Amino acid sequence: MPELPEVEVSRQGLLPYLPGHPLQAALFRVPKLRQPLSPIWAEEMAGHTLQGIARRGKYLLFDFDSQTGGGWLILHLGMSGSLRLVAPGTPPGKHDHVDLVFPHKVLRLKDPRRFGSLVWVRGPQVLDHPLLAPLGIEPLAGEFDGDWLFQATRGRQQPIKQLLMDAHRLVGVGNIYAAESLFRARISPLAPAGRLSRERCARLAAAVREVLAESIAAGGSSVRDYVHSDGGAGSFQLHCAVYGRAGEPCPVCGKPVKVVRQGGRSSFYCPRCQRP
DNA sequence: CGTTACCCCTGGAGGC
DNA sequence: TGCCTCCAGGGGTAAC
Repeated sequence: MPELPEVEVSRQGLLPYLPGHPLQAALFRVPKLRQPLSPIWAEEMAGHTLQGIARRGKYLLFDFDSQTGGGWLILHLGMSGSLRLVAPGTPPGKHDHVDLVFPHKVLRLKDPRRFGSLVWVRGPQVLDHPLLAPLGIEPLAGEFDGDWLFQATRGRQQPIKQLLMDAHRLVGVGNIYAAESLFRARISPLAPAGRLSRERCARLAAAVREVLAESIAAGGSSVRDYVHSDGGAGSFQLHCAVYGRAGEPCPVCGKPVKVVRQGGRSSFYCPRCQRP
């Protein structure tokens, strides 16, 4: 479910409710997600006040008094994770694996596939954690533009879609938004990255930023519903032009959308509009 | 160093 | 109705 827009919308949805409140308890109902969930973490976290929620790529970073003796809770939603705010005492449903209990609200993590990550890091530093340190640049920050993309692709024969999705270069662009960005930029996902012109790199970088920003904006308008309702990410998702639409007509030219496998993932594109 | 294969899991869709 | 296969928005690690 979650790509960068969903993670950012979740963050924005939590901000009005959680920072400033003390954590009463952390409940782990499964022994592990991607990593083991240590009961010691729950002990160390309890009693600390949430000072803020940051985001790095698709990771949410919960600041529990990190500068004054506490630490950071790193959360990644994986493929199927979602967050909800529920009233204290609400019984957990299936796959509700983690609760962060505040006095007025419970932040509940549901993750059927358990591909999510939850890690507690003591102390003030978090960005140097092994999960975060190797991450590439943020697509919505100033550093990411056509010039950056042009430089990053020089000498690379890797297909552009796979480079876009490489979190060690650029964070936050997953399978859906890679497909939609490439469609908007009229570039084939199969195009060798190093052969893209400066102009096409500029077009693609702009498309990535537009697609992500539009999706966040669309979600932002229904943020309250998102974290308070059934938590179904995707309800606010960008309307897809090509993703998941194999065989359907391209919205621009009408030619059927094609699907190919790249790096084990499905790539959807219009063979007429999107050129190598 | 670059690229691929596999793995972690559950659930939904579709074929038979 | 059941059983089977395939697929799914991610990413870390090992192997070539």
